[in-house]
Amino acid sequence: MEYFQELKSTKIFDSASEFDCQAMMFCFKTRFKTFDKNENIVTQGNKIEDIILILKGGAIVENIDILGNISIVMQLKKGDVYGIESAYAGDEFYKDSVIASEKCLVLFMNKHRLINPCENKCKRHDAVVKNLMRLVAESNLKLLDKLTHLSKKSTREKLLSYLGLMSERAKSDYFEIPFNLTELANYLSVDRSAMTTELGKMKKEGLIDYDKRQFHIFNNKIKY
Amino acid sequence: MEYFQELKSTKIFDSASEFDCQAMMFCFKTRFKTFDKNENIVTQGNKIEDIILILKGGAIVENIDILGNISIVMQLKKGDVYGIESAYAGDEFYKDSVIASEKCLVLFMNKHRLINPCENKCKRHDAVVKNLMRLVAESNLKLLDKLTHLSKKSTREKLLSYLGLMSERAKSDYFEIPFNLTELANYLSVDRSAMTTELGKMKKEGLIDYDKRQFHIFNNKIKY
DNA sequence: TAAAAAGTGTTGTTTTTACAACAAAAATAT
DNA sequence: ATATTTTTGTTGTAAAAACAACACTTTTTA
Repeated sequence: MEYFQELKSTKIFDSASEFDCQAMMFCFKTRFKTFDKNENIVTQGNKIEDIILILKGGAIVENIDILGNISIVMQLKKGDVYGIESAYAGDEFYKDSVIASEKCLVLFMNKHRLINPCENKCKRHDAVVKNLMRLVAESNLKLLDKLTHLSKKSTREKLLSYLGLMSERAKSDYFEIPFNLTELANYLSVDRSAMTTELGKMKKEGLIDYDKRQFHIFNNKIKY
Repeated sequence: MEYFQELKSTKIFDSASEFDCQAMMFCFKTRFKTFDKNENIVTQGNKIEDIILILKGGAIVENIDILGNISIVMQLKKGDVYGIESAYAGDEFYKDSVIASEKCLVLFMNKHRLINPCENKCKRHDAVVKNLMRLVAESNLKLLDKLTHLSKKSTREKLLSYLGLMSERAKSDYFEIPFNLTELANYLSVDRSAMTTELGKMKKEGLIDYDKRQFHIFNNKIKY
């Protein structure tokens, strides 16, 4: 079966057998399609027919609001799914456009077949739904974390909220962050240079120490 | 059956029959419990055994970070569920505490029974899972909206992002928001008085008009 | 209906941030 | 190894926000 290797290594098909994958491909009325860089995979405002799964390459999710402002909602990479929340929430139209940021291979799965109970009794359908649920649940938790940081008013508070969480996750005062500083500023929605300045101050005040992505937070020095 | 009226009016049990509810109560190993104001329903750091559903009253979800800062993550009201994302994401411990903000009635449902396929073949188990998925999906979309607003840097941009979306939803330049101004400032994480000032400026500049919760946005006047 | 509470609008001051422009260091590509 | 690009650090200035304090209005409660 074509693309079986790509399929089984995704979180949602999660090591399913080739036979089971084949059955699901039929059940979900899937089709594979490749896109070149900058091609639209999904177009904002179009009717939601499919949930998409990125099998190779990457894409960005872009939204245009009523005022015409374009914003990047998120990035999709291998294994990521788009459209599942809207599908379950009962939305009729795609909220965003998905645009290939490089050459990529995409699996389209029929929305109705996916979210409704399987009539074909295809063995792993339930497992896929559970995997999807986990994906959405994880996404939810990530968004909540980000919201916690962004709802702080000052850059310093945002940084401490983020670094504190990272430290907590690492169960250590020493930890590495998954961003470079430019990306971190972007993630926290603050000006990069202002953030660097603030990090510098915090270092000088002895609250934190850092080098590149390596951080050391002096939790004891941070007043409650 | 006790509390059947409360159960069937929730989104997750969604008009299930009394018989089906009864079966699910057994299947999910549920128990009902009432709490007085300020009592802990769930305690941060404790092992996740149950998913909770608020049947009467309301509660707040509160988080204490590693630095000791307490923040209100969200509010729960009748019909709301807590713990489902963490359960599906495989977390072991509750991320937050849930505290009754008034006298309330809570349903505890066993996490494992709920998220794993039903062995009792109880008729509506799948439907409940689908309803849960819709809940989580909707929550996801709400969080994404809020993030869109919060990631704008200025108060004006935050307001326009929010009001623009509300207008889009209402399919009209005239719409009513579900917050009073104090709540809106809180939602957008900006200072209330600064927000009022900004709203005043925008009104003076002819971008918007408003009275209490009634807004009129002049989309044509907003430059792209 | 009176009193209390909640919500809204305004102002001035202080603090913080965004922004722009640039320099230097580090990483990557050729 | 050298050139190019990316990342990081610094500064000054202008703009914006937070904060605090208060007056006024509306809504809720007793």
